[in-house]
Amino acid sequence: MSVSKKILIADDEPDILEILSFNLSAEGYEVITAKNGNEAIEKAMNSAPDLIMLDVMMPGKNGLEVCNLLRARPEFADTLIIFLTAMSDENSEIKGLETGADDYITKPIGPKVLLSKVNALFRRMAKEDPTLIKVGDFKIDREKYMVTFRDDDIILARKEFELVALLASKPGKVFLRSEILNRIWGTEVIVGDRTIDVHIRKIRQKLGVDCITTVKGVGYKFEI
Amino acid sequence: MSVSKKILIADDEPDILEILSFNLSAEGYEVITAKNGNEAIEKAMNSAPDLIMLDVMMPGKNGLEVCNLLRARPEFADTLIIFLTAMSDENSEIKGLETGADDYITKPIGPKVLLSKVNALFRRMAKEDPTLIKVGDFKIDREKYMVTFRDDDIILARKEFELVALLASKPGKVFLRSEILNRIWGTEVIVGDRTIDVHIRKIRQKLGVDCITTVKGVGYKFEI
DNA sequence: CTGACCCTTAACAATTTGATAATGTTATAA
DNA sequence: TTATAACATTATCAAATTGTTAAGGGTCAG
Repeated sequence: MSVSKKILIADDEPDILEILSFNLSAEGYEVITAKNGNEAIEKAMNSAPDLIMLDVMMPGKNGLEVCNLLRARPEFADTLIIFLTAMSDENSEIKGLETGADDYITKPIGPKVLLSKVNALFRRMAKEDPTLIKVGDFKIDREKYMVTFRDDDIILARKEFELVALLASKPGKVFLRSEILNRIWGTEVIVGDRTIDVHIRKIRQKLGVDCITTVKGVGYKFEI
Repeated sequence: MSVSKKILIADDEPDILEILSFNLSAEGYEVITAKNGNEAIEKAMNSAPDLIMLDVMMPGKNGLEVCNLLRARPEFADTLIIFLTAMSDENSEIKGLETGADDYITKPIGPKVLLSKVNALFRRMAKEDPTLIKVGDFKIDREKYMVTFRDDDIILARKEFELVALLASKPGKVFLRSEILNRIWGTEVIVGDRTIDVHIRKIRQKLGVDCITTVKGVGYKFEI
């Protein structure tokens, strides 16, 4: 994630709240929770989340009402809203989309499906990454698939390139290992623990400059 | 949008019609609606829309039939056609693409996803190709279907020419294999994995200069 | 009908890549 | 110090990917 995205989850079932929260946090998202409709609105106002997940059935104000109220305000016009619905109730799904939601998720939902849906939504809405990243003497061109260091071309394999591009997309930011795995390998693929290290090593070798810093116990970051 | 694009939407459900219409209008598109297949054809003839969205399941003529009828006319050869399908029915999606649609959308769909899809489709189609491309010592003339290298003519077959023209249209840019397939073969045709390679090989042979670079696991690019 | 050419595919070779195991290194806490 | 967790390094191998060649069917002009 270029910037840590904020996700507000509103559901009256604490279990659901916890599961979703846990999985999304692990992915690197900043999660805020609300136990009912009114709380959701309040927290949405205060924290300006990038994505709001609303349970349709909630005491007090239900998800549809919350969605309507939020959408009425211009500051939430571009906010992504997803409905959480029980599998049985299909009408509410359709209604949800008519109300101005961007997608819906039927409960129960596995963590992988959840993450892939959320990631996909952000990806689709994301303003496309700048094709050219410049960091210090490095130029990273996503379109040309090339890295240059002071006008010298550096040949990187695909995974290596993606890894550099990711780290360099936000110089100084520490990318968690889990975050890297999800962004480059996706949630479906599972690779061993040492895989990232090995790639990092190859990159360090090829770049020749010490610009990738290890933050022990946390992850890696790209620095000049 | 440089010029307001016309979109014709055909669906028998008034709700769907209204939602789509509302969102697309808000984005600045000119929207025309039709409640069934016959009406769709009639309005398509009269208004010459830039994009036609067809519900697959409609009374009278269904979306596939409408698409076939329209595509049979040369004036609709370049018109974008999108199918709207219920999420359940997967076969119709495939059939739709075989029939000559440019994309399909599964209902229900959120407004953001809808808009991003439509915008993306227009963006992709909007890129007008200049007739004459010059790259290094190469000249590529789309009109005359000819490539010259330092005043020497190079005879290329159609597919070869199209491939060169595509790659050379943006020198340095890596074209994904999927991208190449879509732009040269279209979404309807499915060709084997090695087809691109074979063409690339022939081109390399005929050009005699090493100007097409393989980016393994990604695609090809044209470089001087 | 024939030959030339085009497009696609199959089959196999060649190459590159990415993952892992095994082992070494380093920082930190007990 | 010693144990441990976390990362670095290296070599290796299977899998993925592309290159190459030949062959077959299709099309079209003569």
